[in-house]
Amino acid sequence: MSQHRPPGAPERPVAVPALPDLPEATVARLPEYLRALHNLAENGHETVSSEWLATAAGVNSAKLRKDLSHLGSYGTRGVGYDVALLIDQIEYVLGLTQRRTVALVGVGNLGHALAGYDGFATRGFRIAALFDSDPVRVGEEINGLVVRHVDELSRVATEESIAIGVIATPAAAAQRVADRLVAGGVTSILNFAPCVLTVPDGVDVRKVDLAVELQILSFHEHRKASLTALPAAGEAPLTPLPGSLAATDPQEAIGT
Amino acid sequence: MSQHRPPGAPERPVAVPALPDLPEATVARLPEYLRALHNLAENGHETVSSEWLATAAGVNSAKLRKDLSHLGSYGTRGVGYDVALLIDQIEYVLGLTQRRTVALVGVGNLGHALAGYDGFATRGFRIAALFDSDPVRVGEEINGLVVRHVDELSRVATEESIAIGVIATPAAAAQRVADRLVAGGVTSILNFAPCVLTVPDGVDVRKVDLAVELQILSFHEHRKASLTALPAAGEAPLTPLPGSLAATDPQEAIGT
DNA sequence: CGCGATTTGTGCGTGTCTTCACAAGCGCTT
DNA sequence: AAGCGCTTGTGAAGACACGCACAAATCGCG
Repeated sequence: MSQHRPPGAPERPVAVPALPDLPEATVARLPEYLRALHNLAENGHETVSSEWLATAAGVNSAKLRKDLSHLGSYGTRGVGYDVALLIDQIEYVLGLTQRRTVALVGVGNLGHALAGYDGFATRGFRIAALFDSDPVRVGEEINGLVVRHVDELSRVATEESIAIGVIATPAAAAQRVADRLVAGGVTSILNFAPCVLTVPDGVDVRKVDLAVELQILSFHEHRKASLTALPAAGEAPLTPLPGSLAATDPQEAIGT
Repeated sequence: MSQHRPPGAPERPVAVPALPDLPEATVARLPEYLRALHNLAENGHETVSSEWLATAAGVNSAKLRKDLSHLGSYGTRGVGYDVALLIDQIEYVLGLTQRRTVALVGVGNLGHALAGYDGFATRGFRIAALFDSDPVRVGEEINGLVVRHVDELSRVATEESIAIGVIATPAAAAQRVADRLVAGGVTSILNFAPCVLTVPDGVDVRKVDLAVELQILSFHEHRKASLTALPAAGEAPLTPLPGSLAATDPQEAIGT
């Protein structure tokens, strides 16, 4: 993990105390709070109560307060939180005060969509390079960026100080791509390929698998169906399901 | 199927036991085990030890055993797990024995990619209908499916017994789409729009926000940078940070 | 038939996350 | 200035998840 932060660009050298080590669960929620706060700011709100912000972010208000308390107290009792201040705080903690460059590898079906997804740019990330191994795709221009061959990956990643690599290749290619990203100094990887990546210590990998999400939902569908099929049998079923008419699930198949 | 296990009576070994309520964390890992198992099956393996399967899935072996024990014991001590049997078990528990139909709403940048993503079909999900509100997109054919207008959503969802709705619209439209899905009897929603959905009890929502993933990675980048920048801040930094290469060593740190 | 090698299943200690409940603090009003 | 209503911040308890370590079970072999 070679830290290739250019020494000439120090981050916010002042104000904020040393970066606290937040619970992982808190970190995962901060972006959600941030999004809700931006909505509030656009609507002209200057302060917000924990109750309000919590519902906007879809969480319990006590949890929200505890989360925010981890970054130092920036609320005013009896009033709430200053929206603008809180935005600054969260953006600082998340490291969004400096725009991070992203390299996207694999410009297939999904990669193409990611390259054109404007949600990245609007939230502080700049896709700086695209890569693919297919010679047909190399050279193609997407959103003003030319697709380069994956052989250049390590070199370009180093040159452009890529902070985050996004892998949108087939599973078979993902590990090789990850190795090249690491070799290029990248220490954060977002993996869309359905496989487990092996990386050195100090490199963070997050995995997003769309089919996995569907499978988790499928489990809950299955469970709900089996609950309605077996009414009370010693165990109290949860709620009587208010509007569960629908008749979506005729009978759950049992065989293979 | 409405049989409930009578106390004392032995379970039918062939018929599947009553659906256990698994810990949520376990459910989230089962798809990963399933993927690894399919890989093993393709390579001709008939049994697998917990150690092997655990590394293939990127988890601790004790955790894997405990997860599997929740679905009833299907391993043989001294030998391991029967790959085919375990696949059947997990697929049953996840409700994948019956193919679930998916409706995809929003055929923009991301939605287009999802419609063409073959990872869904290969893992038991069939996209049965596409919807959009843009009249220009309505009528377009993608992968053999014609995009319908979102006004038809509720009706079609009911008619086609849609099990899962996928929302890939802008945030502003997502809640309206969710309402229509619910009205059409859909009880599971996968939401790609960056907003919180409000749904009745009994409806499950999972959210995937690509920008959030990047922001979480950004936090860790920030933390890593501040650690190397401020070596002595009262806390001892983790490892002395070995050289950047050392490509393949499975001492991996699981990023989740 | 018994023994050793192997691997599962799980009890238990530990740590993390969540939630409740309430004291402390702030501003507004009188 | 004092009181009051409102909201934050947090201690404590409960719920959940994790991983170790070991007993129980199974197979293969002599």
